Amino acid sequence: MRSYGQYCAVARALDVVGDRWSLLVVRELLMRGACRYTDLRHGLPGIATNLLADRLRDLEGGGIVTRVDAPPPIATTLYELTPRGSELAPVLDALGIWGAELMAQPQGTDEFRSHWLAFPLGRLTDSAPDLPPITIQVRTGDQPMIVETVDGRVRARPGTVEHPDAALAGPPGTVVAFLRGRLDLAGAKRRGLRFEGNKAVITRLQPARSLNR
Amino acid sequence: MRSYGQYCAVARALDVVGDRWSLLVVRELLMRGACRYTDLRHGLPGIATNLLADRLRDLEGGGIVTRVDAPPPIATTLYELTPRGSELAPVLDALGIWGAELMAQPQGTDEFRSHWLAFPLGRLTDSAPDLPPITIQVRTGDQPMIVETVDGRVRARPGTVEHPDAALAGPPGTVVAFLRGRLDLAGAKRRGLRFEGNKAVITRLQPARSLNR
DNA sequence: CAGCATCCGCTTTGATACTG
DNA sequence: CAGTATCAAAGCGGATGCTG
Repeated sequence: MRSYGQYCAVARALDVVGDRWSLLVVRELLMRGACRYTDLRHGLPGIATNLLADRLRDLEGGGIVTRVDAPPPIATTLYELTPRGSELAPVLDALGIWGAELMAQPQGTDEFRSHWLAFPLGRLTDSAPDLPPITIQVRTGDQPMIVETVDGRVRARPGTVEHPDAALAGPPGTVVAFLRGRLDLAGAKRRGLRFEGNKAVITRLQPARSLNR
Repeated sequence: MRSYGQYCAVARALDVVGDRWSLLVVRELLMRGACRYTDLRHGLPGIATNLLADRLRDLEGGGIVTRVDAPPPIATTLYELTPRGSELAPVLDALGIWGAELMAQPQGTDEFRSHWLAFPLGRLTDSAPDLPPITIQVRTGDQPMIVETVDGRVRARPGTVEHPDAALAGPPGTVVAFLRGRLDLAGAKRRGLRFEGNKAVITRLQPARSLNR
């Protein structure tokens, strides 16, 4: 990216990560950890392959990403955030919180990937952390996800589980709105939610306090 | 900006403010409040005038900026953030904190505007808020600034004051590093700082705790 | 002068095809 | 799988011109 040429912290930050797609590459690596090139392409629907290669080079040059040659059985290069790259998490968080308002507009033709759930759901907390942890099976998007509470926090990770406390499926917007408490069960079902299991565990999930300023 | 077409809060946010210059326009309006077109141009050195007009249209369409027809004596249109636009402050904060690391590299040919001081200095707090407030006259960049403590917080605003507790001048990087406690007086003087007044008041300025995550 | 709009050369992006 | 190559279209930067 062409530098803004301004002696200002915001402008200098954007000199490094202000290019189109750059912050979304960081999003992928933050949410999924080390990724192969193909994984990144899959998590960034719409990106041209040459642009992904360009951005990875740029981000590597900017000290955000490192290339790791993974030994067998992976036997390919992995891309991973550097510590400096991981420090972008608050930027992505702030953008995600601001952009959450825009998720009310329906999905339309937008692409969706299940692992993107980690962002909105990671803002939730378990209001009863002393009770046994919750495990919820969520099926929306390209792969099944497990949403679970750990030490009062909520995590989402790919996978399936034998006997979840609840199992959800349906359109991503409905699933997220329901888990975040923005839709009650009846309203969510009207918007396509399929629900099985213990309704009470959902109410344990509560939005985290907002970022300070 | 062309939409990323992803049902993800970060991508949707970037659909609105991810264009080149967009977040810097927001920076200007956040730091200076309502601005005339010409003020924005001055605060955004390097922007092409048609691009500024474009961005203002885009941001208006995105609900970030409003156009206000100010009555005489101003008698021109002012641009101002909407409440929704002001909610971008945490995003700019996070970017500014991340980008602060990049300010160690010297200014070089980068442009500088005095009002950009509000960002790095706004992260400082007054460690002795019960003592009388501090007033510091700072001369660096295009206009004199007053740095003062109000209720334990530090503010920077344009202006001059009769009898400040201290008066500083020199290159912007040196002034900021000194005020943030990253350079001591001797080191700062070696890097071009000119200082008059009470050295003790500077030590009352302390970095705020970082954003939570 | 403030507030744009137009034009033009250049760079970046996006889509597709191709290669080790 | 992990990219590179190619090319048309869009976006950007700079200069300049127009209007109240």
